Amino acid sequence: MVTIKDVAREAGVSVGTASQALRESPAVREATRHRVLAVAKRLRYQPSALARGMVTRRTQTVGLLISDIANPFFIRAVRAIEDVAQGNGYNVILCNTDEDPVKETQYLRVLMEKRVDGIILATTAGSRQAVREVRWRRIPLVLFDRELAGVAADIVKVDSVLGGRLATEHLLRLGHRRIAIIHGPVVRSTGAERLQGYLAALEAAGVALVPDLIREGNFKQDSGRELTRELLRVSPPPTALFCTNNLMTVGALQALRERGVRIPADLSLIGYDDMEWWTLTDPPLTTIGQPVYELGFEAMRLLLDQIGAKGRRRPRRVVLKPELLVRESGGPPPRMARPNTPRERSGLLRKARANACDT
Amino acid sequence: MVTIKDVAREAGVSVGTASQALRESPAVREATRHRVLAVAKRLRYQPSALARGMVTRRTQTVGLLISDIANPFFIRAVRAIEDVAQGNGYNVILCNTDEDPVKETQYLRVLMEKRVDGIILATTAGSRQAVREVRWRRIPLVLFDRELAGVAADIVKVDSVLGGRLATEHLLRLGHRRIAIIHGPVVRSTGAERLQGYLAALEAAGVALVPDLIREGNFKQDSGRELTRELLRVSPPPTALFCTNNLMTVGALQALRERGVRIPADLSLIGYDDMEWWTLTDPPLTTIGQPVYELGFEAMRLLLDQIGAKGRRRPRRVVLKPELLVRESGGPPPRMARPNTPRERSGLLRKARANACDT
DNA sequence: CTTGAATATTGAAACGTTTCAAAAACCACT
DNA sequence: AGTGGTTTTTGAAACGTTTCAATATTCAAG
Repeated sequence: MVTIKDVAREAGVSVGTASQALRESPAVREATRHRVLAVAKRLRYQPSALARGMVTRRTQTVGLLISDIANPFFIRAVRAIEDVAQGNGYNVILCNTDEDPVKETQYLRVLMEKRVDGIILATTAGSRQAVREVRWRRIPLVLFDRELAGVAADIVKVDSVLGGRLATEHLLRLGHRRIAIIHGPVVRSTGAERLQGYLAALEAAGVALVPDLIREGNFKQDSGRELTRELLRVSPPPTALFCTNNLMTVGALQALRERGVRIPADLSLIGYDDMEWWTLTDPPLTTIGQPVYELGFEAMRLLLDQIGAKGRRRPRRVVLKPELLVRESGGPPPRMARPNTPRERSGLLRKARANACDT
Repeated sequence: MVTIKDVAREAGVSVGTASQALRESPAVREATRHRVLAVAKRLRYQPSALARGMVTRRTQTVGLLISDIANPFFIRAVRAIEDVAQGNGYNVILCNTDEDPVKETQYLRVLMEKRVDGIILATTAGSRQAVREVRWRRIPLVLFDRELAGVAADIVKVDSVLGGRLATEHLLRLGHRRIAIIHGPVVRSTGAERLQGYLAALEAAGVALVPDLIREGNFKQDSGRELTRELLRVSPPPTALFCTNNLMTVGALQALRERGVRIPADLSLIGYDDMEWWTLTDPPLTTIGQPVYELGFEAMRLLLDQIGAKGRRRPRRVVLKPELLVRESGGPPPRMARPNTPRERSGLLRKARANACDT
């Protein structure tokens, strides 16, 4: 392996000078610089980022932890993050945590050992200790998409309470009263917030809650399918279903199709996250769209900002707005739908509110 | 930043011993090891992977270059690669080349500087020089999905000639004779091979080629949409369309929908790459499925194998098989379709064969 | 020529590990 | 107490850069 020493020797200068010359420092004479560069090229010299990193304490590398890159929601964000990183001379180490706090913790440790310049984290909310450690070491950190109570750090997210409300209000406007929801884990801020939006909308409309129509999934496809099957067995069945993330929506769609439920004739469906191909489904799906690319974009900008900052700044929050994308999976409730019987409000609302950090 | 020196001092041992103790070497006494570990923990010591990398010449990091992570085809593979990497103690640096040879070349340089232990590359075929350099430095390399003529390296790919043939034969069996194809860039081995399969199938069936029905796209969505529009203007129009990757298929679907073309009544469509949600489109799409996860899995296995190998091995090839997934977007041609007029065979077949490396 | 300032180059420390030959400590036997 | 053999520990080199005070060189002006 040819090192800067070899280059220096061959060019007849000291190592210090060679280093300066290679990094275009103005302190070396034009002629010298040329000589060094020529030698470097001839020898196919390639600096070691490891050695450089030791001295400069910069690695030009950032870590990105998300639950699953195979989730279309994250992909666009990852793409944005990589774009911005690349544009600013950074590389991205990609880590799939699979919603597993243990994996998340391990990854965080490895990233710290690799001395990454910063970390973007879509936390599972189960690794608070490890995240605190990151903060303790003053490693730039941006929380992505999800809050982490008790950790003061920059965060970029979408207002999920609003998302939940938009979806629910849309269904209410269409005349639905028996609106089912498959929400995500309430320990995840996104899960809690969307549920909160749903509850708030119903409350505002004076529609009583039906605990049977409120189901907690895990943001994965299977749970969408399974819970939809369960919901179809409720009597009387819901006239509308609000599915709070993309994967669970796919699952729901599968279950509905398998039962021959017509959308929106028999049941109105509203999903979450916009995907290009949801205009191609049968029927095209009404959903809550999130500005995913911007989300990633902002996250990386914030991280770069932290990396460049002198001291400690006070944490910043970027909260983007979701929007309702009306297509064809929502319609008026079927005629035979009967108003539901009022019941005791469940403890869910309180629980959701407790977990959803204010936006 | 607390270093191993601090730990050693605090534990009352030499740096060498501390190092041994931390890495569980059997050469240190149990008692000593305990002491060191305790101190390390108390001091929140965290080894520097940079320093270690310098000495051991290993970084436990690999580079992954693909054209676009937002392409669902790559995602599953990325996921597989990350899974295997993670299971073996490696991290993955993700690089989007956007089918741009310049970006590809830059990324390769950076990865080499970062001293990654290996590289997985879905090449744009425009960076031969840079790839040669990787080989020259004896950096483990696995080509992914695409051949690179003139570079002897491990490769993992799918037999795309077969894929092209399967699709075309399926359409022929359904009775189609005017079969259009939107193929990818023939400089990309995948582009060339699928076209080659198409041509071979037609030839075997004795169906004359119609140059007007053969269009070269760029594997991106826009080109699928645009070229489909063009194809619909050909007179007489094709009765079937073979779209050779996922994104172009989405584009085609959009164009067909916008023109109100009924599938498969007016035109049969066959796509490439299987996506979960293609069972949910209207109609469910017949496609050529590729074993994407395995593809990524094998790529990483091969890379690990190279990393672990002593000397230079002779390059290995892993060629997986695609399969035809019959759903509902293919049917018999509409009655009014007229047999096409035989014409001179274009030079395309020759060109495709030249670029497609043997499988 | 000198001189003083400006410019260019050098040399060594520092970054934080691992590795390994050499030294030290320990142990069981005479 | 001495011996020889094990087991532990030490200390220093090596990994490949950057950085910066110190030194050397160049240059313009007197």
